[in-house]
This record gives sequence, C-alpha cells and structure tokens, in this order.
Amino acid sequence: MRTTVQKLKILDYVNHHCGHITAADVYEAICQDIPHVSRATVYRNLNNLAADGKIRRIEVPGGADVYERHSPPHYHVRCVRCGRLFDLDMPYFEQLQAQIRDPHGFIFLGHDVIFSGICPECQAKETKQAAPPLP
Amino acid sequence: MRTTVQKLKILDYVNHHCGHITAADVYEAICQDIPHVSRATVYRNLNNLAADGKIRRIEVPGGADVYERHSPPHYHVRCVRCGRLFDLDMPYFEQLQAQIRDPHGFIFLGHDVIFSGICPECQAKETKQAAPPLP
DNA sequence: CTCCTTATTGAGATAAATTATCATTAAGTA
DNA sequence: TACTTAATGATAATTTATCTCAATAAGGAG
Repeated sequence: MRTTVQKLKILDYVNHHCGHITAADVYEAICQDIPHVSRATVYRNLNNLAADGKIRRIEVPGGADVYERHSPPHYHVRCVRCGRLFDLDMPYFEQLQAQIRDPHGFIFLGHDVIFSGICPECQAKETKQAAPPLP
Repeated sequence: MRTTVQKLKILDYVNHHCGHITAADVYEAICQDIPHVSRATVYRNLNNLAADGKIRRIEVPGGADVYERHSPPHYHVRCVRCGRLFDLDMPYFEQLQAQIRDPHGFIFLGHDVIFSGICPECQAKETKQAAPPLP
C-alpha cells in the first residue's frame, strides 16, 4: 500500500471534521487542494480506509453513505423528513448478537441500529405550517 | 385514492410471496399480466402501500430496497458477500427506544437492526476457493 | 541518485436504483 | 353518460457508486 497525497488529505479531512461526512463532502473539500482529483479516487480511498478500520463507514439506507472518524461504536437516528443522520448517546449492545436464534448458519460480523424519527428542526417547520394563519 | 388494477396486482403479489421482494421483482411479475406497466407505477405504489402500512418496506443500505408482506416486526441479517437479506428469529426490542438518552429532541418513530454476516452459501464458496488445489 | 516495477490516479463511461415530468388514460361521482 | 382529476406510461433526469484503462508517480533495487 503506497502513500499518496490524495490518500493523506482524505484521511486528514475525515479525522479533522466532526459528524457525518459524505463522499461528496470529501470530494469538494479535496478539490480545493487538488483541483483535478477524481471522484473515483475519493470513493476508492474512503472504502479502503474504512476497510482498514482507519475510519468508520455507515451505509445509510435511502441515502448516500457517510463516513466518520474512528470512534467507539454507537447508534444513529435518521430524520425521516430531511434525511440527516445524528449520533445517539446510548450503550452499544455487545451482547445483542448472542440473542439471535439463527436458523441459517451465518457467521455474524456486527450489527447496526438506525432509529427513525423527526428532528427538532423539521418538527418546528411542521408546527409552523400546521398553525392557523394570522387573522 | 382510487383503486386500479396495477395497485391491486402489486399488493396481491407482495401479499402472496414470502420473503423479500424488490421493486424489480414486482415489476417483472406484473409485466406478465400488464405488459406495459411503468416502473414508475411500481415504485409509486410500493411506496404508497408502505406508507399506508399495508406492506413493510426495508431500506437496505448499499442495495435495492426490499418489501415484504405485513408481518410482526423483526430484524434481518445481510450477507456482506452476496448482499442477500434474511429474516432473523429473535425478539423485537419494543423497549429499545427507552434506552436512548437523546440530546437532540427527536420524535422517535421506530428502529431497524440489520446484522451483517456471511451466509452459509458464501462461506462454502470461500472454503472451496481457499482449499489447496488438487495435487 | 537513477531506473524499474506496479500500485494508484484521473477522466470519463457505465451501472443500478429511484424519482420527476407531463401528456394521456380511466375511476368514481354527479 | 359526462366530467373531474387521480393515476398511469414513457422517458428523461438524478443520484450514488463503480469500472475501465492509459498515464502517473511511490518506493525499492542497483
């Protein structure tokens, strides 16, 4: 595995930005430094970094996958209105896998929990729209 | 909401087929009966039926969303090799939501757990390939 | 330090899944 | 039976991500 500027900048970007980062975010940021980066390079490296465990990849159902810097495993909520993803402060169930009565013979590797809900911002928007118009 | 043949056939197909059904599956099946159905119609109706709670929609990260007939909520495993989804026989944690210490002010609607693993078939394939070649 | 091998990149084509557009069709009601 | 408009069909467009392959450059050998 060779060290390249692209690889370093991509890892650096993810490590120095909080929250959930899409490949598109990384691409735009890297473009500032290296105007002719290829999207393929960004996707490739994000995947490799995630495979190596250097960053975490969260596959978002119905949306672009997001990446975050390496951190203890945790769960997420996704707003069904705006699609954004938020961290949750709740314990990770190491023992959840033990509860499975598996009829298939799978080798289990891990699990993800994604809650769905409505974020405060979208709640506010809807309350505003639902309120009666001024007299 | 009007009743149409397309709508009826789509609901019927999902209700009379076990397991996990993709929009593509439904489209191909409906094409037998109504040769000129539009994919848009299939997607539209699957979404509407799911929104009405008549069928369940499972958004699969990194793959096509699947639908299944209405059934008690349960969790799934996805094979990281072949991408297929399987039902799991394990209790649904109604009380999981109660464990959240939510700093955001979300309204929680539900949750999904997707385990990742390697299905027996793919295990077998890999064992075969990894085995030493015949002498 | 220079050459060589080959991993990695860049540009664009391609794929897959889903949604948007809009003229046309047909459900359900008056 | 006619009318209103929800729903459909055909196709374009969008979004996300991967593939292809010639060109580039990383890192070790000499």
